[in-house]
Amino acid sequence: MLSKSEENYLKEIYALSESSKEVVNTSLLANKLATKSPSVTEMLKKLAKKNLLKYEKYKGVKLNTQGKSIALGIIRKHRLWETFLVDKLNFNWDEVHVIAEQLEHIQSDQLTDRLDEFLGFPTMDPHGDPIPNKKGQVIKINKTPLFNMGISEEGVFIGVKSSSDSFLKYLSKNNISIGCKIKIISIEDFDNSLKIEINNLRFNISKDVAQNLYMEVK
Amino acid sequence: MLSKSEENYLKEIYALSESSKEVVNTSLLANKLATKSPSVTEMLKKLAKKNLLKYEKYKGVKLNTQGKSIALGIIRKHRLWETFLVDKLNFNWDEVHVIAEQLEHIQSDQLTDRLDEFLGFPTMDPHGDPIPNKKGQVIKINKTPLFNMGISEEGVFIGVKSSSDSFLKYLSKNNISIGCKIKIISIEDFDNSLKIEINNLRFNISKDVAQNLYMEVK
DNA sequence: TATAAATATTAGGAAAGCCTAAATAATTGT
DNA sequence: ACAATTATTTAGGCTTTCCTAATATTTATA
Repeated sequence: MLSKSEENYLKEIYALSESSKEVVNTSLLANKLATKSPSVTEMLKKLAKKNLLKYEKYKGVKLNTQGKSIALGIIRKHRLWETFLVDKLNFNWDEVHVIAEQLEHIQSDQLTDRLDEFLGFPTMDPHGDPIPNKKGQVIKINKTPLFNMGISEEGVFIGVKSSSDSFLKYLSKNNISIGCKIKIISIEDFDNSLKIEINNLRFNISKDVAQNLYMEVK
Repeated sequence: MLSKSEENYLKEIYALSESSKEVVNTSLLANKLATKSPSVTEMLKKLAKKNLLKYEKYKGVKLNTQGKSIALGIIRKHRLWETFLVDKLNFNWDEVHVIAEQLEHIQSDQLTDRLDEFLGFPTMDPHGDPIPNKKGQVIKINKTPLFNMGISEEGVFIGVKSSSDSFLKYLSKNNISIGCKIKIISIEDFDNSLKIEINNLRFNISKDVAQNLYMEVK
């Protein structure tokens, strides 16, 4: 049985190796986990001894099969709980992350699986992130940042890249929610801001925002 | 913010002071918390310094208003989660305690209150124990152990004293569930075992069992 | 009531997870 | 290529929560 701290390390290593490079380095981890690098080094040694990852001094770290499977299990729980909070308890999608960070460490496979069933075996969480199934399999969706689409192209908003509080609040405020159709009207040369159309309503969003909206283009 | 360990101490002190005497002693606590007495002494000092209880060396411990309120909050969460697990996720009542011991430490008043609402503001958990409301108020039910009832008296089974795994399993096996009517037919002089009637079905239960069934007699 | 038994506390230490400061390795710029 | 910079690790300490062994207090008993 792993500690909460160990679980958080595995989860973060997994997330970083997915988003950036294969091999994760110490300082990035320290930064993400709001801790200092000596603590990271120490923990990496420990997790390596437990055979959950491959760690080479000064060379970074990479989860092995077992470590990855545990990380996926935690992510599965996190996203199922987020779904529960939004679907059943009527939380807003920008309120659930912090609570799910606690709930993801509850240890009971039976609970996880029954929650999954109770929610109707969802494949996406409220932020559009895929929920790994019981076997740790993740549905790979074909998503493009809105920013990569062309003028007059249209797509469906299916997920966010950043789940930061401020970004999610921004989206709520502007009525941009998962599932809505967005069309690019024009792109401003100067600052790369975009004019978009949602429900026949046109407005501008910054490049920053456009890079954090994942779209599905048919 | 209190640690999980601190919360467990408060919860256990509260439970013991309710069931047995006002003032709780060190070794009983150590026993219940599966720890050793020096650890208890140490923690009591700490909680006393935090002004959650009154502790006098060699004299035992007693929660003050604040400590009691925190304890009730944890019990509230525990029993709400148990209710959730049984009502919504279809767990059996003998499976939920261990999981609820984890869930009771999740820190989010908003979550607790929304869960409460989602469950329809229940007043009893699956074991017949009262669920404190948001203000920490507990409905006091008038319950008597079945063993204290007289011959040919009838009552409704409304809760258990012991929530031990083996006892709950025993009840399930014998179809004794919360809400069912039980009548005492006779009492055996020799071992104090009882012949009871449920749904026109008569069978024997031991004194031990009868002492752990809480009844409501009209 | 003096002493034995039971109970509680103190003393000192361990593991986990964090920290700062110092040392070492890797990378980068010229 | 090698000095300067940056990243990483080692060394040593701190806090929390637990432990065992030793000591002190209370309670029970002769």
